[in-house]
Amino acid sequence: MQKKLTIQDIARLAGVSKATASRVLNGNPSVNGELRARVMRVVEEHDFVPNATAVSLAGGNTHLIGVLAPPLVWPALPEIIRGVAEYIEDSAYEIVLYSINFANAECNHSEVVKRILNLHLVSGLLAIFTDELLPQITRLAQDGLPIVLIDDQEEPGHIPWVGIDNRESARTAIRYLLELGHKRIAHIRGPQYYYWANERYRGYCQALQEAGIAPEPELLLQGGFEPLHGRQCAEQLFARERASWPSAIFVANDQMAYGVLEYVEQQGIRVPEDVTIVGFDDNLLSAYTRPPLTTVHQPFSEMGRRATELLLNMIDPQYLAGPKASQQVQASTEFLQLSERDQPVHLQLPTSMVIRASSTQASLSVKT
Amino acid sequence: MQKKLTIQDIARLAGVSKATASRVLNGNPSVNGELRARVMRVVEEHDFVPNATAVSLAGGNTHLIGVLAPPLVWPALPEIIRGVAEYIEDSAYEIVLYSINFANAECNHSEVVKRILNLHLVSGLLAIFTDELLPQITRLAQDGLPIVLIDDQEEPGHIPWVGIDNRESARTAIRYLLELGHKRIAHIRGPQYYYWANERYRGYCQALQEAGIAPEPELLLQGGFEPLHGRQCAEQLFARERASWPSAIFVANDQMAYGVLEYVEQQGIRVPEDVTIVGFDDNLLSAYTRPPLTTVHQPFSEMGRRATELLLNMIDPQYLAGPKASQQVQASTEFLQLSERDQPVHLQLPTSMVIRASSTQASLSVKT
DNA sequence: TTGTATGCGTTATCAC
DNA sequence: GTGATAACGCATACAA
Repeated sequence: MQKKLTIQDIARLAGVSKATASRVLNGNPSVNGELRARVMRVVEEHDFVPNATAVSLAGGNTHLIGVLAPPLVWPALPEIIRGVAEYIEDSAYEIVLYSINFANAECNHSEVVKRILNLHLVSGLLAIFTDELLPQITRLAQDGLPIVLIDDQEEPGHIPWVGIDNRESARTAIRYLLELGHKRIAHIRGPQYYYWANERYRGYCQALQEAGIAPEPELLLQGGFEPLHGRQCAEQLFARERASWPSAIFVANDQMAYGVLEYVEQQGIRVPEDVTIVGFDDNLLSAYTRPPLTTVHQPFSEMGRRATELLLNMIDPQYLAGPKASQQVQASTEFLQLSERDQPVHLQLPTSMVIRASSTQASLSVKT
Repeated sequence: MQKKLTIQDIARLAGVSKATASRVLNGNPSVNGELRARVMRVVEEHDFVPNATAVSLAGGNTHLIGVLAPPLVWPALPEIIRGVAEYIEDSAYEIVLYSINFANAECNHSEVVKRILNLHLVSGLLAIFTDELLPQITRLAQDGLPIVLIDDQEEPGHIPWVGIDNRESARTAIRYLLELGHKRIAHIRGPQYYYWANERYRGYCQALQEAGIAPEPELLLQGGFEPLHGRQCAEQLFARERASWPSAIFVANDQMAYGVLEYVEQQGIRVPEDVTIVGFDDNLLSAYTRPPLTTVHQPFSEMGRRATELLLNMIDPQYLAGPKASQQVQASTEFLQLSERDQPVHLQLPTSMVIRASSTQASLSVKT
């Protein structure tokens, strides 16, 4: 590999000390205009960029943020990371990807966390869908590592968190169905002990009650995550006599809704004529199911962006990226407001209903 | 952030010099067994891990590999990166993600490349689908940065490359259709100047000729990448009188095949009864289309794994990860064999035909 | 075999 | 304002 220039070389070529060269590179105002120009000329002439490793060691900030996440084949992840990458792109930071496969029981995932902490490689961590790792993440946070969480498996705690209002979003979805005239609305809920699942369930109940409808136990089914779970629940629902069928189903996530769609099509049950289906998440696929799925849109890439913004502000409150200066100030302010009130930072982003053919032929978009 | 222990502290606690402590940590055999044990005890007691930044600066290897890729919403990427991550997981390296959005014309992507080179942050680069950046990547390689390419947009050149045999794979696909008894096989090909598109086209022609069938110009359509392109080509194909319809279509990639499936379903043309569809890539979605798509499976995650293996061996030929020792040796050998013969390293992985309902009701898998 | 001393490329703290 | 010089935490050539 071609030997790279050091700041020493730049200094020599410009006829100054490396201290001065360093000052120029870091925009220190206390440098003579003429000297600054001279150094800058040499720098640009050679496309000089300071060695990242050395900067890290001396400056105490690696300008690296870790992104801890399950494999990217999880539906929402590419979107989230796109947001992260977009924000990082015009910052001075880079992304270190810690992709962790929970399905692989062989390896001890806590080793990964240990690596993150001990290596001191990253100056901050964005933890997405942490699953069983949350306790260790919490410990990292207590040790002082800046961490932002995108994960609504558990109720947000003291770690800065970016997400949505699951309950309110579910309530909006149900109210939409009520406005469509549905009375018998079933709910295939998510896993028992998951915060998001419980919240969406609560929103479902709340909306029904507000409409004077008592939630019927037989219209509530315990699902999970996957298409198969949705399919199984659908089998149960439609195994009964036709009169007791629901006219609409609110499925706790899109993945399960796919299973429902598959099953009802095979059974010749028409959507939305016989039954209306509404999902939650708005995965990229959901626009291409048959029929396309009406669902609650989660602003995944925006979540990634905002979480990154928050994280960079935690790592370095002084930090202002050029093109984003104003936004950064705003975010910083927002962040300070919350943390000054000694409240944990919880950023709740708005969701929106995406109306597709699984509920109607019309195509609208209703903001929450 | 909690003040971390340094190797100095460990040395003091173990009553040795930091040089010895360093030797123990790096498995240098020339250390007395008793001392080694003493140091190790202290190390484990404190969960000590050397500071990554300092190791990099002193050792000249950052143990970071860059992964340059388009946004992860590209269908094959999550799979490829899963392979990379799996291999990296039990290595001493980490992944730096350079996600680059070609669609965003605003920013100058060459800036990203400049960042990669100049910062000297990563010790190697895995470049996936480099699009317009290939010339700059090539320059990086010439400057001595270890680079492995996963990208068959252009014919593989002097940069180590991992991919598949597009021509042979296409040929196999067509032979499969011929065995099924098809005579009128159409081809929706990929973009004009793309290597993979040309190769797959050649494979198509070759297989036909071998069967004594002259490729008919009217059965060849110029497509692109996306579902819409596939759809448009399908429209053309089926706009003609029924007698001139193809009995099978070989679509150059799954994405376009989705568009074809969508169109024929809307037209009431049955698959596979009226027309058989075969794609290429085996994206994750392709098992869930209606009907599920028969296609050529690309071993994306394996490509990620092997590319990473190759890259680590280029960065550090001495490097042998514990659990992978044997494989590593093998890879290293393989790599040396090629490079010693002064041939550019091109690793061609086998593909396989995945038979699904778009071609038949039976479900088989035929290796290429 | 072990310890001492120097270098890695910066930033930051001093004097000047 | 500017230039020596000391960290930063580790690896390693060299001396012992």
